[in-house]
Order: sequence, then structure tokens, then C-alpha cells
Amino acid sequence: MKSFDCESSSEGDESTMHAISRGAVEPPQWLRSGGPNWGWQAAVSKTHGSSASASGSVHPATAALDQVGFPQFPSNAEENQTPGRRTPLSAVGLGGFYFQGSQPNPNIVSHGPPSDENNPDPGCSSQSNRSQESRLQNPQNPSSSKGKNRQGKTVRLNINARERRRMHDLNDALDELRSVIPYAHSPSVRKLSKIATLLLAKNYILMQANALEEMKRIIGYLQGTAGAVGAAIVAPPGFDLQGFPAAAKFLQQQSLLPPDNSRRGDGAGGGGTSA
DNA sequence: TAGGCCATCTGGTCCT
DNA sequence: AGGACCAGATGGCCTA
Repeated sequence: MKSFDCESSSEGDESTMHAISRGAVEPPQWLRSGGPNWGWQAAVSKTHGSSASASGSVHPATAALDQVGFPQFPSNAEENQTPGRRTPLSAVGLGGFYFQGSQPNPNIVSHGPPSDENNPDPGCSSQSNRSQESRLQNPQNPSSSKGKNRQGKTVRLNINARERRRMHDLNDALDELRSVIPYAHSPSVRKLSKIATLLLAKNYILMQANALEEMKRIIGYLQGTAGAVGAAIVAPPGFDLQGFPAAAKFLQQQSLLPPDNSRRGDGAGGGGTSA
């Protein structure tokens, strides 16, 4: 169905999609240089690589997400979901998300400022507009309710514009989500589909939660070990927390590090965080 | 050409 | 009443 108010989707969205793909966001260092392998690279290569094999009728991205061995965590998110109406944004503190007119992420291609969509361009020609007009007019009583039809048409156009803007905001949020998900953001790589973005994001969150739990266990173990021998944990030579203030603070809070360890950039390691 | 993905329109429901 | 949200329908574009 053609757009009624001169905001045809095809051209604009196509350019948007290509622009987003070109807006390369390199994958994180840990992903590029053999960090913890949680299956992301496999997922990405399967999803977007040239070797992405079509798996039947399923989209390659989605199929790859299903095939990849992501850590499977018990997910009660869906189970706790009540059927029917979704949680409104205001309920999660995002009530003011719309109409802010800001683009926090410069990588995100904006659809432009809300182009006065509530006032559909009267000069916007055309066939699609005329077809809409004809569609919105009541064929039963064309003369008596002309003014009402016109008003109804305006209302309908306003509703369409709001819905369009809502979907644009949703897509912008998805773009922001894509920009922080570690996957190949190279120009030669196809943009993640919406469902793939959501599934990857979900697994990424679960992965991070798992890593955090593991880190806590390690710290707890180290803490117990240090207590057993009655000595403080000494950071090994070359170990520098200057680049990790949060970690340093956390370790200080856990009494695992002397207060000045986080400022040891000039110390044993000589400033390098690693080899 | 079929299937996947997407944007848009549209009518309904719910909330403020 | 107006707006947000949702889901179905429809048509276009792209890829295998």
C-alpha cells in the first residue's frame, strides 16, 4: 500500500539502511582479539558472513541464532509476561522517550526531525494523496458529510503520522541497540534484522550476567584465599587498573587492593594494561 | 520466483 | 477525547 502523505518508505528507508550499514562501528576489542568466546563470533559469521547458509525458510540470522550455542539461561522474562497489553513506557521510566527530538548516538541515522507530520503537506501531490482521499471519503453520503469527512481524514492522517513516528522511534531505538551489540558492523555485513537484534541483545545480556557472576565467584575465591594466608592480594607486575576505575573501586570496596592501586599507572606495569 | 524483511495504513483496545 | 499501543493486512524491495 502506498503511503498517503508523501512519506514513501522505500527510498528513505533504503538510504537509511545503507547509511547505517556504512556507519561502521567496530566490534569491541575483546571480540576482535580472542576474548572470551561466547559464540558471538560464530553467530556473527554465521549470521552475516558470506558463508551464511540459508536454512530453509528461516532467515539466516534467526537460524544462526538458533543454531549457535549461546549459553542457555533460564529465562523467566517471557513466563512472567502477562498476555495482552504490553507494559507502557511510562511504567519503566521511559515515558518521555518520544518527542524529545534528540539523537544521542551520532551513528544513528536520523529520519530527520519530526517533519510536521501532524500537518501533512498539502502540496504533496499526488496520486497517493488523492487515492487516500477517495478512500477516506464515505461513498454512502458524499455531499452531506463532506466537512466531517475532511475532518475525519485529517484525524486519520494525524493518527497515521503518529504511528509512523512511533515506529521510527522504535527503529531508532533498535538502531541504538544494534550499535552496542558486538557483532560485525562492517559495510559488507548486512544489518541485523529486528528479531535478530532482539535475540542477540537478549543473549548478550545473559552472557554479561553470567560473566559477572563468574567474576564474583573468582573474587570471592581470591578473597577467601587471601584471608587464609593472612596477606593482602598483591597485583602482579604489569597489572594496571588505571583503565578500569570501576573495577579498582570495586576491589577497593572489597578490600582486595590498597587504596592507591588504581593509580598505579606509573608503577610496576609502566602504564600498559597488558602485553 | 518464493520467502524474508520492512514500512505503512488501519481499526481496535486501553489509559490518562 | 486524544494519545499510546497493538496486531493484521498490504505492498515493495532484496536475496537465494
